[in-house]
Amino acid sequence: MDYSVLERSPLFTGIPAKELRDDLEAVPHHIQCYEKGETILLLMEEANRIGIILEGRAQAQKLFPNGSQVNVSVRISGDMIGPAAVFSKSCRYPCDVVAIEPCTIMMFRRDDILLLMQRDIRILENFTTEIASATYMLQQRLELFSYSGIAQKAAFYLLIQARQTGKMQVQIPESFSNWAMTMNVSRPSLHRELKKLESQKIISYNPPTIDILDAAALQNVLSQ
Amino acid sequence: MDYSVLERSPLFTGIPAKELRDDLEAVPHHIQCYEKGETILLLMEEANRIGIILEGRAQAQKLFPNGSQVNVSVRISGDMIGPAAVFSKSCRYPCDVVAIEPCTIMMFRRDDILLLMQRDIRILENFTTEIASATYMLQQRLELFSYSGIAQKAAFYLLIQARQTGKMQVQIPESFSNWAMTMNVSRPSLHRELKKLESQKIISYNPPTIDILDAAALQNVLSQ
DNA sequence: AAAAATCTGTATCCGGAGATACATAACGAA
DNA sequence: TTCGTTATGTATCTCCGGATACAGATTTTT
Repeated sequence: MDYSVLERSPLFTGIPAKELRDDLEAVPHHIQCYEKGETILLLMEEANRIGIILEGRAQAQKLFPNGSQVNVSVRISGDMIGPAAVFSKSCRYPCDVVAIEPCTIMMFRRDDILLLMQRDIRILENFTTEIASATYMLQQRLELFSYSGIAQKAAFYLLIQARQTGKMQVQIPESFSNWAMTMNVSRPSLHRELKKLESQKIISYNPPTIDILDAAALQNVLSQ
Repeated sequence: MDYSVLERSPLFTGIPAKELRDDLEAVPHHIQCYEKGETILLLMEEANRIGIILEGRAQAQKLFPNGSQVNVSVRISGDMIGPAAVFSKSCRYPCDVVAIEPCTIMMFRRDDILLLMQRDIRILENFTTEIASATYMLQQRLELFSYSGIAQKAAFYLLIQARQTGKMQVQIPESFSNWAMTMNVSRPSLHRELKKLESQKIISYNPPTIDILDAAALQNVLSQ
């Protein structure tokens, strides 16, 4: 069993491998594998499990009655899935979590996570920090969705990304279509607007990356 | 000092008044008053304070460079403001929190909240539950925003509200304009669509309440 | 009570974004 | 390689929703 992923995971960060091993031996859990495309957590299902991704990537997504789809966030190796739902009052998963690559997940039942948190206060702290950060991410998401124009949404996305990475070169996540889905806009429209921004020399679109040529101008786009 | 609000507040629920009194005497905090319209927490400010509303109501809101405004949520007496931001990695408030009525707020500094949580594990649990529920609310908000049509947004809002209260009669929050802002649509457009739904005998619009006449039909609106 | 400010109902106009369609390109599997 | 599938680039059309304007209505202020 490889503990390096766990040691670096948000939930167990700061916990020496030795102690971590003891914790995991004392607390029931099991490993589960999912193929690409398989649903790991199902919308509205009773939220009684928390997962930690050991391998692969998964995506939280919402499907709509009319067939469209919105991506909420991509979770990578080390990330937790479903932590907030389990402790929320509703106790239901608020969206599907689907494997976008073959995934290996370490699953804990709700009560066992509680056990884990009682054993080590640091795990509880990490857990709290993690949901708190998820809230922040969702707030940011809401802000993105609040912009009515596509150019504004793209600009906001790019500026956030650039700020977080410190680079003026932004990678398009996953695929272009996927990106459109995370911004809740149609793919052709997004493409049209990017080309428009490119023609204004504000960005340069070289899939799968985008270069911000004029950050100030991009910032200005937000106020239009 | 009236402890009844605190006893019923999400953070202190389940804690006997006597213990609560001890906790509060041991942990520094102060009371602060805000007039209607005053900003309690400022966007992007360093998140080092958590508030509990003792009296009045406040609103989390986002202002945009172009002048428009989106309301995130209304916090009432007993609610916490700013809990997630304080423990998120960014450590910044993700939006403004503004008093929509004269407010009395009990303020804790970040470190003092930690103290409080160390004194009583139940407070820590309550705190975690609270942020978890906030996450759920945000997810729901994101879902609302994801619907592209105004009729869909309204239908989603009404159905959620009806489900939560168990009544087919939904109160419009605050004011009509305010409602439009929480759904991120323009007021005239929202009005137009509500009238349309009324003409289809799906709802009945009697400000400041809306009656759902045909829940099944309203549900169907979502898939259009 | 008068005046000011705010909130509501409603019409008109216009731009922008979605839907659709299709050609090309990249990718995967047989 | 070749075929089938899936992603991308791009044009065209349509319509939904935002902006604006303004007249009542309601609330607040002085």
